[in-house]
Amino acid sequence: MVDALDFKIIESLKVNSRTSFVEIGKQIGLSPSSVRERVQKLEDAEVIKGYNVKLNNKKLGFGLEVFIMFKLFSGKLQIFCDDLNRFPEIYEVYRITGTHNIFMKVVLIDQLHLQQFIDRLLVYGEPTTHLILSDLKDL
Amino acid sequence: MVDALDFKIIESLKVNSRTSFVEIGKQIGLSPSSVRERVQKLEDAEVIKGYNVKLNNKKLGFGLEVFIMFKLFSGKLQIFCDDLNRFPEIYEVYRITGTHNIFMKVVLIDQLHLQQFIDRLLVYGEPTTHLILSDLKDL
DNA sequence: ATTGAAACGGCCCCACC
DNA sequence: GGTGGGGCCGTTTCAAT
Repeated sequence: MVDALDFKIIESLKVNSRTSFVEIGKQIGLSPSSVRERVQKLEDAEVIKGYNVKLNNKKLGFGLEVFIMFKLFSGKLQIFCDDLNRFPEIYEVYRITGTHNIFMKVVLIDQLHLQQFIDRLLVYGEPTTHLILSDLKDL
Repeated sequence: MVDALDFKIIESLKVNSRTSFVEIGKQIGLSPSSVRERVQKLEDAEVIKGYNVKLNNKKLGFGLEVFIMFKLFSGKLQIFCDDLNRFPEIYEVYRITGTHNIFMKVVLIDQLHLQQFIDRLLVYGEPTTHLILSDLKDL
């Protein structure tokens, strides 16, 4: 279903998702048309779910990034999911195993913003906050 | 430094980082040249750090995604950072506040692979594993 | 900092293998 | 499933503002 060439294409897109099909073709020895066709198929099969930009949030005025381990109150999962779009601060959110059954990555302006954000979360459950100090991949 | 137009460009790239400069220009009422120049400056200023592809790891044969909260042994931070590139399974890794001072997202093939991975981590510290059950943004 | 124009290169479709 | 070509569209550069 996904062969070695597809993997190479994906590797190339991992490095830089804006890489042109011509460039990818050169790297893996395939014509641009073929690369395009394979990428199209990977998108159709939802192996590729989208293309993201990696930002420096600090430089955009969002100086605080935190992880929140969240213990949902019983029966609150559905309403929490429904309300998710009211929290633009939530960048990623997953259900996980453990007593804290929700994990989220949250991007905030400052500590006041964090405080207000946590206050809004308290309706749904019990948050435990971890500040992100540094990205070890950036060092 | 980063003005309203830059924000609009970034919003557009957040939705799809492969969006062409022509298309972005149409959306925000700017010529392709100007969009390109602004993106170039955002890249140079490292506001934009890169362009990623969002993958369905399950469909690529990596059926297990986990978060690991990691309590580094005293004095092991430097060597752990130096050895990071020996763990291709580690997708993201951050220093965080709390007794578990490292957080990582790890992509694995199966439970056996997880077991082997954790065994290799034990040199550096004490891991606590949380399986990712679902991405709530996907629902 | 933005623009339009021109040259270049990539994308896309389709016919063919 | 891969290729090659023609037309179209996007990108890049640059002079002008």
